[in-house]
Amino acid sequence: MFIKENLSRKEQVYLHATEMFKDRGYAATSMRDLANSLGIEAASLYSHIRSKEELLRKICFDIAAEFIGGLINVEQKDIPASEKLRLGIISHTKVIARDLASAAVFFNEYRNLSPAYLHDFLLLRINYINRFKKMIKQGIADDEFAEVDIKLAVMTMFSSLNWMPTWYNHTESIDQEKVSTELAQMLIKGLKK
Amino acid sequence: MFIKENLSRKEQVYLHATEMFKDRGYAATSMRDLANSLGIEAASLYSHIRSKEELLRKICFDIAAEFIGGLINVEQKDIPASEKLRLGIISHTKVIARDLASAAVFFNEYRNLSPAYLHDFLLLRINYINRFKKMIKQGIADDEFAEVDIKLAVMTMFSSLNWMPTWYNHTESIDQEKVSTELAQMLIKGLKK
DNA sequence: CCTACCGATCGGTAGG
DNA sequence: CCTACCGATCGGTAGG
Repeated sequence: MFIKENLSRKEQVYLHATEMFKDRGYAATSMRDLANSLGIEAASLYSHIRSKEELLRKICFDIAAEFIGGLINVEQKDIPASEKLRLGIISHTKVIARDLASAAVFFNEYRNLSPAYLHDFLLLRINYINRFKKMIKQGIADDEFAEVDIKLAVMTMFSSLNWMPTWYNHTESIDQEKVSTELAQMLIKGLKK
Repeated sequence: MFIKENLSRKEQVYLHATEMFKDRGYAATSMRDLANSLGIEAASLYSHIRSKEELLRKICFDIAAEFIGGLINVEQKDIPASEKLRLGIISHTKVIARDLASAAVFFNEYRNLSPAYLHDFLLLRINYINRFKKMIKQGIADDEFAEVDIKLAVMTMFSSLNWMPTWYNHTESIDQEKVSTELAQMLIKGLKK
């Protein structure tokens, strides 16, 4: 990875750490690897951060906050359930597309958090999922959606969205706006009666 | 994990390794952890296996073979593209459901393979994906499916399927047959015109 | 399957 | 930001 000149050293550390955790996994990335990618010694990292886990923690909880923040905006609107779900999906994909590497770490590396933080993380996640479940339930109650299994539906939806960082590439043909809208459309069509 | 008495020691080693790689990740699972779960010393593992990576390799490539084998059966049938895709999805989910832990390792831990094996693995995977892409293309050409972006469609599909091991639980309410058919139905409905 | 190890590498600290 | 380390742990081997 190249080093961006306009970032503080601490920001550079986070940027490189996120990219490396995504590519190799948290456990398989050593602090020496990380230091090396920045052209410094491993010991020097500790004048910018407290520990390796601090890196993971910040990446995971910052993205969690973005997901929740985006959803709150959508929930307040007075619109049909299917439309709410569509906007919820778009909000979710936008958070992912804005920072693919952090999202990938969020989805795949959170289990490396120490028990106390892992606990908090899982609570945030279950809360977020439940709010999507609520939208789908509402859609079924209002006769907009077919009588699908709620858990299956919401998990299918999140699966489609959360695997995005592993295949979506900013430089490629499909642009982010199109991915968001097509994905939302395809998933909602799958739920409709 | 409990130890099943009717399995050979080698099979027990693989069973425990698969479960632990799934839960903690390959890099975060030490051979001492693995030995401990079997009630033996780490050094004793090496009378059953050659190396840690051999475990990962066998898990990943065995599942790859199952995926490909299942698809070949479907491809030979003379049926419409949408039906072929439906059976392809069902075959895929059945491989996953038959061994959730191995499938999870296949999807999330393959990147820990050493370069030479990683290369072969990625070739198998791209080949498999391309065969699904072909079915979707055929469906569009035959006017069965809407003019979706092929890459987006196939990635959405695999995402939905491949995240299954992380949320599907054999002991739970939804049975495997229902998951397979509902999932296939939802995804294909999302593609239709 | 065990004891007794091996060299390498890990995350991190002290002190400048 | 560096040099010089620390104790702990890693995957794995020798020899029984």
